[in-house]
Amino acid sequence: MNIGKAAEASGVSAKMIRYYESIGLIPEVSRTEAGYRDYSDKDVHRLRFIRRARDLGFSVDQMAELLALWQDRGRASADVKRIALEHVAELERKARELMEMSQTLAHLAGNCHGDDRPDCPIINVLSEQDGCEDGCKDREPDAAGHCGGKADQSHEHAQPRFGKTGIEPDRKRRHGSD
Amino acid sequence: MNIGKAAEASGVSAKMIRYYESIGLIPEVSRTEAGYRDYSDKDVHRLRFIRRARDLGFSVDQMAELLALWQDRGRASADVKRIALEHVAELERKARELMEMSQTLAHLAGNCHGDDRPDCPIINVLSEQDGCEDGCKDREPDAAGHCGGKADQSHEHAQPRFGKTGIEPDRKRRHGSD
DNA sequence: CCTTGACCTTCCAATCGTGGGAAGGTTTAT
DNA sequence: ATAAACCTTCCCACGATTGGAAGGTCAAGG
Repeated sequence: MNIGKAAEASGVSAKMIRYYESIGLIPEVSRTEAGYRDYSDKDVHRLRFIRRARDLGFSVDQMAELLALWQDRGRASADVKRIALEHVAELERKARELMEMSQTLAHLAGNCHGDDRPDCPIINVLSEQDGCEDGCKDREPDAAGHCGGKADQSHEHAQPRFGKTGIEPDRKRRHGSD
Repeated sequence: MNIGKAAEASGVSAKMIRYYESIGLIPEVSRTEAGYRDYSDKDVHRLRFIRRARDLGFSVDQMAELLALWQDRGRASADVKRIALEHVAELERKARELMEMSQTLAHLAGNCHGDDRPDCPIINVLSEQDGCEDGCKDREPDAAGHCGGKADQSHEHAQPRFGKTGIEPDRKRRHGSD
């Protein structure tokens, strides 16, 4: 089976199959005389495993762990469960972070008239001066913000931001054919 | 104020300030004779605006829109609200997606003994053959089952994965005196 | 004055997972 | 024979961010 068929059968694109091979997530498969990759049903099975893990949000590193555990028939289910639960915690953390952002923003939008008047609490909060409570001097680049529009937002300086395992608020995907 | 102070005062790293300038999100500031960037309070105010928007998960493109609206004192609050609500929807969609993954995985983990026995529903689900869930639970690739399944699944990319907000790239990339 | 260290500058690379595309070879069907 | 549809490798792009190298500048202390 060539890479195109394997991609179709597994749901992993040919591009990604080559990529997974290049980073060592999957072994190199045999080649035809012409150099075409040749996939067995077993290989496709592994690719489907990968696709399902990916659909559950596992990273490549985690998938490598899971694949190793999959092939180790004597491994303890506790090992798999540990990885899964760690991942669950991570997914929940990211989801919570997104929900917090969403709620903050929805709250602000809820207080915004949304008509043709310029006053807007969303912009107001974004343009608040840090020391706005005690002074509120020069505040806008041209003229816009009103320091009076304080919605409840306990904004601290901490910015855990999205690290390597972080949230990745967007994932790209130029809308091509989906 | 040099870039280090501006970074400290705004919460945006010097690296990112230069990056934002390079892509045209913020204008080029004046320079000292030695070529050092020199930031005014107004510039720092704009950077803080950017940091807050970023902390709310807005993309660079969205921040550009918000900045434009911020500086347009006559803009309708409806325009700001629209951007905010679109972003809220996007954040919620992503959060839901993560929660779904999390719940699926938590459910599987809940059914996993998590002891030293090898049987594990998490691995089982990942390695399931399409169309032979009932009884076909070979889990190691060595014993790749030929469940007779060429069951074509034209999902091709079942998971919408993370998508873009639909905001056009507009690519103003690198120093392009565009 | 000179040195030192902290700062600044630009440029280049890497991350992560994925897709796009070019240049060239192979297979298959007409 | 020829064209379409594959395959191969290699490079580039994305988003947002960080890291680092090579070199210039500034403020302090000796």
